[in-house]
Amino acid sequence: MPTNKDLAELLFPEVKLTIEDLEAKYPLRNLPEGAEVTRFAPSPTGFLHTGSLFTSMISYYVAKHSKGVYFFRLEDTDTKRTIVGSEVDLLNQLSIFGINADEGYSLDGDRGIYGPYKQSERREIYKIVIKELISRGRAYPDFCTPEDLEKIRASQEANKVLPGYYGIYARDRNLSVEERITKINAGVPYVIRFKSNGNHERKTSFDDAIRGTIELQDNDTDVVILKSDGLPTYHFAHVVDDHFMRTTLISRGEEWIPSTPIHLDMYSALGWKAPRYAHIPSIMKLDYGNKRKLSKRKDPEAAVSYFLKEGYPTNAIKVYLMSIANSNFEEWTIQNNSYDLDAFPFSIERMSLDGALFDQDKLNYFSKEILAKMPLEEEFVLVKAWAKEYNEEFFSYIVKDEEYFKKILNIEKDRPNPRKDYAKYSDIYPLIKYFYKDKWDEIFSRGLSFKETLSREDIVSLLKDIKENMLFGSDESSWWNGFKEIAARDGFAISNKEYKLNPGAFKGNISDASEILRVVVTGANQSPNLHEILEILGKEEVIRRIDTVISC
RNA sequence: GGCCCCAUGGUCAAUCGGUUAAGACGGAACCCUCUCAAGGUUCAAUGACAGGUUCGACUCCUGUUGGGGUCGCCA
Repeated sequence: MPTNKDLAELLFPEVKLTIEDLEAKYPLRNLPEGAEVTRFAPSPTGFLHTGSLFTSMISYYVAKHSKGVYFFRLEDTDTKRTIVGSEVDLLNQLSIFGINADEGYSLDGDRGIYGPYKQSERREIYKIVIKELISRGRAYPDFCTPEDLEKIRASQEANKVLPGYYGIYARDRNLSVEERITKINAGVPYVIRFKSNGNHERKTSFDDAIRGTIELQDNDTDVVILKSDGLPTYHFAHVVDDHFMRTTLISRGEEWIPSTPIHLDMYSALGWKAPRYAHIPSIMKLDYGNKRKLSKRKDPEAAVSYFLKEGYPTNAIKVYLMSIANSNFEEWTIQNNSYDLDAFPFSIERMSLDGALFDQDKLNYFSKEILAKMPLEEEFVLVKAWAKEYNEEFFSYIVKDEEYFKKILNIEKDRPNPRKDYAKYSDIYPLIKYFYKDKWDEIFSRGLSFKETLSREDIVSLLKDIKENMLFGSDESSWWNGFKEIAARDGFAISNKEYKLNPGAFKGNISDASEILRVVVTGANQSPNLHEILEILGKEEVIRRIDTVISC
């Protein structure tokens, strides 16, 4: 009578090692008390998702603050969905955000002794565990075709019972070893399923690091652990990898809560201690009045690349995400006058339990704060790098005269309450184009629009006076006083009070006079501090612009 | 549909049985002001519902409702 051991040997004759060997190969980590081993384990199926960045940040900071280890594992077991090369984008984007792993899969190969860190290279390990599971009767080959499974499902639906491969519906779970061997020798295709001893009527519970005790129905499904392509499923790979990589805390999306009993079932079948789980709430979005998970397909902001392209400082994005993760973070930033995430005592217990709606306004707010307070040189480097990648024209103007661009960037920056015009790098260029001669010419050729109450003659005569008499190279208050004199001479009221008292006596208010200059110089009726703009442009260019307007 | 998770202003939320129910974003108003961006001051806006437990409930329990998730040889 052949035994399960014979079956295992038939299936995996090449496998000689045992689980014990693996235990020895991957020793327990020698870490201080309380240190957490966490990981980020994405599939190479596209660019980094905003929710993934969120989860990876949490894992990263938990490990960092507990003096533990944060590692990166590539879960490339779904060959159909894999996008070749996307792990490069994933890793690059993570590194742009400074979420660098202590060990794991990287572009320069594996770092660390718990590898390989790429699941497709861990086939041997999975086989060792599966072979042992089969000899112990806790896993078995299942010969159902997709059509067979469909039939089972259809009958379950017809009978209104729970769909799935369990109990009496697990067609092949009670096949005799002989029958299995016969089929295998006949070349019938198969998958390997885990044989669950669970009882659906009973409950299992576990202690979630964020949510506390969660009670679920016990798993009784014989899940597939090895697919017909020889690669493991997530359920199995997770259990094996996180056991042998000695992970202590699994942080993953809350969509995994319902399948946790499967994982617990396997841990217990293998006699392993399960790690703790932290199920992270999803980031949501409001869609026609309904909350739903950010979707990569529908929402541009679901991909981290969107924010990079828009030119948000990476720190702003992290700060926003941290404000969702720990709501006391915002108060902390105010109290400490700092956006230094490394210094913030992040706590996983403090995480809120429901999914936050993605709030672009709040992101913009943080981003403006961060950009406004960023030192000029630092901002310059970042803007330049962004422009190089995403806005060629902008970049060409920056490099033409870097010092000139720095002056523009520095407008009203070096003061206690700096300007907050820009939430992202892409906001900059449209607002500063007029500083460049040929761009101003373009603006001018499209026509300037002055206030309707002012006549062409009034405008021209004021401009002529400005051209002749306005101060350059002086401090702001002297310039302003001089400007007021000019305006007064040309029939403008130099104070609001004066104007309101007798509007008929004036061509306009001082604000109208300065608006004329502003429109001429910038092409717009709104701009930052005029004095700074005039000084940056220089006398020659300002007069050129005035002349162009006068003579048109 | 079964099972699970969640529930304080428009958004993010504090409170861990006793508060006039914080704070931030966003909104509104006013002040400042050569426009704008800021800044300052002020305002509006929250415990889903119904039962319990308790001297006392936003807080604990039960149910309802609502929202989300999950039920694959995808992760």
